[in-house]
Parts: sequence; structure tokens; C-alpha cells
Amino acid sequence: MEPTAKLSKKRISESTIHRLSLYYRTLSLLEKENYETVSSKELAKREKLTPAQVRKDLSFFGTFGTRGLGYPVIELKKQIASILGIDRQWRVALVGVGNIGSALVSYKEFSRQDFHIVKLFDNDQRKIGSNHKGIVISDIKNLETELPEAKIEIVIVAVPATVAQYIVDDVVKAGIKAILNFAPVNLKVPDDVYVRNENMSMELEYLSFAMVNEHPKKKVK
Amino acid sequence: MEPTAKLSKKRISESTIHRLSLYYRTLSLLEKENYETVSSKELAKREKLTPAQVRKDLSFFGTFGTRGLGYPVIELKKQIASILGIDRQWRVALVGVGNIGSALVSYKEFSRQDFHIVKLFDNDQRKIGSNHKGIVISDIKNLETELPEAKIEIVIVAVPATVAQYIVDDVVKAGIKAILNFAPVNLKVPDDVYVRNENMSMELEYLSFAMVNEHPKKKVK
DNA sequence: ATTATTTTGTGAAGGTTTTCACATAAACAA
DNA sequence: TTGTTTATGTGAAAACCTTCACAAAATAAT
Ligand SMILES: NC(=O)c1ccc[n+]([C@@H]2O[C@H](COP(=O)([O-])OP(=O)(O)OC[C@H]3O[C@@H](n4cnc5c(N)ncnc54)[C@H](O)[C@@H]3O)[C@@H](O)[C@H]2O)c1
Ligand SMILES: NC(=O)c1ccc[n+]([C@@H]2O[C@H](COP(=O)([O-])OP(=O)(O)OC[C@H]3O[C@@H](n4cnc5c(N)ncnc54)[C@H](O)[C@@H]3O)[C@@H](O)[C@H]2O)c1
Repeated sequence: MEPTAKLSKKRISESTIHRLSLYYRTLSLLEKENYETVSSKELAKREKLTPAQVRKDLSFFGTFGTRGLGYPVIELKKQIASILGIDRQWRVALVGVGNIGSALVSYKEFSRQDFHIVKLFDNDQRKIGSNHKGIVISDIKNLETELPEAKIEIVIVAVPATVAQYIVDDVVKAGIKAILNFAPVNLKVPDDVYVRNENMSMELEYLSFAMVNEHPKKKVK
Repeated sequence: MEPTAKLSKKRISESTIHRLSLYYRTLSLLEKENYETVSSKELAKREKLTPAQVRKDLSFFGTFGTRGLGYPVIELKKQIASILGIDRQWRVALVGVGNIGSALVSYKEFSRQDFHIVKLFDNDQRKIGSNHKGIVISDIKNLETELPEAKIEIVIVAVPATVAQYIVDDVVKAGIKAILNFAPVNLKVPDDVYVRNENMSMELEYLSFAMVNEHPKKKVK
């Protein structure tokens, strides 16, 4: 059966995309464990999902498996990489080289996954010009000129919440269409700009809610 | 109309809880801006949601508004805090005082929201015993005894992925029921333990997918 | 070969979440 | 007062997402 690239009009749900990320990570692991093929059942078990969910998710994008056998690990991993758009390098800039910013620069998972932080910006004179993990920190004043020059496609925002919107306004002016935001604010951006928020308080608050209310988990088969 | 605390059997969706966190943050902002009341319309606008969504979310927990007027900002904030269980202090420990761990210890939003990191653990002899932001780093060997001693209720896991499961096994043995995990692995825990994962690659991959596929956003009114 | 077994891919069913739409109630204006 | 406006709270409808269940296809066993 040939893997087919469906170019369907149907909107794919956010959950499906997130699960593709999980499948990708698990397939990498399976590859290391020398699995040649994997069934939807096994994949589901590892992700605490149902096999039907796994098959349905994949079916939105094509047919990748062999009946009676399962999915070829290496090939499926490649296909998911292609679907997610991580079969290429993304040039990433980070604004705000503080506590969390510095941590992210050192985060090996990003570079392993072809997200390369190649530019850093800050407004602190003590930081500007200094070399941080092999990257010279640029002055935030030069954001609008240097982002296009460096062919940046994704910007990570790690500045204080009070200035995040101003920074993002400039980031958008520079033509950037994708932003990963760590500041605890709702950013306003034009319709054609994608923003994802990392909100750690939200997850802690979920834990808090769950404990206080003995919130039942979704049943898992 | 009296605010009523519904003790319903119905499972509240994860999305609703996450939105409560957003409402809470926005209400804090509205309080600072000296709003006395706020309508579901205004709240929705700030969160990029529909007014109906806001009202429905709140209605699961009681009736907090006044028809013709809206919701009293301070009172609603209190009510949401009570629902989320953040009207009290949570004692938090963090394991793995590395790049991301250190950043989290410095994260003021946590302490402002009554999540207090009061204990740090690591296995690096150079770090153990040293004072980090006013907390002496403990030896990971003492995890099982010191977690109960310090009355810890939530543990943040910020150790390398390869050891995360072992750490979590010990954390669970120590009786902890809530874990915030930063390691990129699917942790196995008993049914009565809540785990939330912070997966930053997932969000970057979502951005990647969205850009490559020109993924339409959900329509927003 | 033939049969039993495995496992995919997918319509349809079932379940959950969001949105609609309106009765209801409070506030405000005249 | 009375009427007009505003805005909640909520069943019902619509949209969306997950699971079911089974035909189809491939493998493995006899
Ligand atoms: N520390 C954490 O663990 C953590 C976790 C989640 C989210 N956040 C959020 O991430 C952001 C940064 O947090 P942090 O703890 O790293 O703070 P930080 O103060 O350590 O870092 C902020 C950095 O941004 C720089 N900066 C300030 N204004 C700037 C401007 N106008 N232009 C460019 N750079 C500017 C500062 O010089 C500093 O280097 C905050 O919004 C915070 O709420 C932090
Ligand atoms: N750096 C980031 O921005 C980032 C972002 C998201 C997730 N993560 C994840 O968070 C984890 C930590 O990442 P990091 O960049 O901070 O790494 P790091 O190496 O800087 O920190 C890891 C810390 O854990 C300690 N440690 C190692 N083994 C331990 C053990 N058995 N018991 C106790 N402590 C132990 C180390 O001494 C070190 O202090 C990793 O799983 C990583 O994938 C990191």
C-alpha cells in the first residue's frame, strides 16, 4: 500500500496534532529499541490512548500501515515528521535571555528536533554583545532589521509580561508568522500570525483543581 | 442571587479548567484596572472566546453574575480561586536544579499564585548543600524521607528524561499525588496520582505544522 | 492451498463540548 | 411606575471528537 499524502480541506484538530508529536517521540524511542514495525495497539498503550484513536489520527493524512502487521517504525516516523513540518530546519530567535530564556537556549531537545535557536535579543546593556552559548546577544533595538536578515521564522518570547505585547508588535512588523510565548499574557496578533502559549501556572492550577476536587481522570481502556 | 457551590457528579472538562485559569488571570488584571464588574462579553473578548462559553463554564460551578450587570470582579476571582483550589498555599518541591529547574525556582508567578517551592533536590554533589535562592539543595537520596517531613504536596520533575521515571517512582512511594513533569517522557504512575506534562517541543511542532499546512484557526466571533 | 489470526482503515454510532437562542431578571431612564 | 436595555443562566441544537465494529488485506500456521 502506497503512503498517500491526502490534501484534505478538513480542519485537523489540535488534539490530533499534539498526539502526532507524541507518536513521533515514541517512534524515535521504538527505533532505538530496534522495533521494525509497531501496531496501533502498542503505540496506543505507550501513549495511554486507544488503538482506534491512533489509527484515526493517522488516517487523516494517509494510509501508512500494513494490515496484519502494523506500521513500519522508521517510515512512519518520517511521514509524521513530514506532516508536522519537522523534516527541515527551522530558524528560531529568542527574545529575553533571562531565567527561562537561558534555559531554553540550552535545551537540547529543540536542536535535536531541528528547531535551531540562532539569534538572541535582550535590552540589558550588560547582556548585549556578550556571547551566550556561542551566540552573541543582539540589542532589541535591532530586532526588526536582524530578524529578516537572519531568516528567522519562529520567535520565542521570554520577556517580562509587561513588555511582551510591545515586543510581539515589533516581531509581527518584522514579518514573523509564528510565536511561542512564555509571558503570562494574552497577546494580540493579526489573523495570519500563529501564537502558542506556554502557561505553566495553568498546569499547576489544573493539579490543584484535580486534588481539591478529586477530579476523575478520563477512563482509559 | 446567592453564589451556590454545586457539588455535581458531572466530570468537568479539562478545557473548562484551563479556561478558569485564564479567567482568573484576566480578573486579576481587571481588578488592577479598577473594574467593579465585567460581562461575559468583555471577558470573552479578552480571552478570544465566545460569551456563551464563558457563561457555560461558570455555570457548572454556580451562579455568580447579576443579569443586566455582569460578574463582580473581585468576588468572581475569589470564587474561581476557590474552585481551582488556589485560595490556599501549596507546598511544592522541585527535583533537578539544572537549567529549567533554576529558572522555575526564580519564577515569581508561582509564588504570587500560592505555589511555594520550598524544597529542592539534586544528585550533583557540587549542588547538594548549597544555597539556591534561599533554599538549601537536598540530596536526592533523602527524597522519600524529606518530602513527607516538609509536607510537600506537589513535585516538579526537571531531571533528564533518562532518570525521570526512577525519580517519579520514588516520588510516588513518598505519597505524592501531583506531579508537574518537564522531562519529555510518558511517566507511568498509579491511578490516583495526577501528572501534567509541560511539553515545549509539542508547541513548537504545532507552530511548525500550522505554518507548513496553513492550518486555519478556529473561527472566533 | 486453505484456514486461522492479526491488524489496518473507516463509515457510523456514541459521547462530549461548544454555540445558539431565549426566558428571565436586574438596572436604568424617563 | 413603566418601558427599555443589558446581560445572565440554561435547555436544546449543532459541531466536534472519540470509540465501535467490521470488511478488507496481509501474515502465519497447518
Ligand atoms: N522563570 C520561569 O521559570 C518562567 C516560567 C514560565 C514563564 N516565564 C515568563 O517568562 C518571562 C521571563 O521570565 P524570566 O524569569 O526569565 O525573567 P527574567 O527577568 O530573568 O528575564 C527577562 C529577560 O528579558 C529581558 N528584557 C526585559 N525587557 C526587555 C525588552 N524590552 N526587550 C528585550 N529584552 C527585555 C531582560 O533583560 C531579561 O534578560 C516572563 O514573562 C515570565 O513570566 C518564566
Ligand atoms: N532546558 C530547558 O529549557 C528545558 C525545557 C523543557 C524541558 N526540559 C527538560 O527538563 C529536564 C531538565 O533539563 P535541563 O536543561 O534543566 O537539564 P540540566 O542537565 O541542566 O538539569 C538537570 C538537573 O537534574 C540533576 N539530576 C540528574 N540526575 C538526577 C537524579 N538522578 N536525581 C536528582 N537530580 C538529578 C542534574 O544534576 C541537574 O542539576 C530534561 O528532562 C529536559 O528535557 C528542559
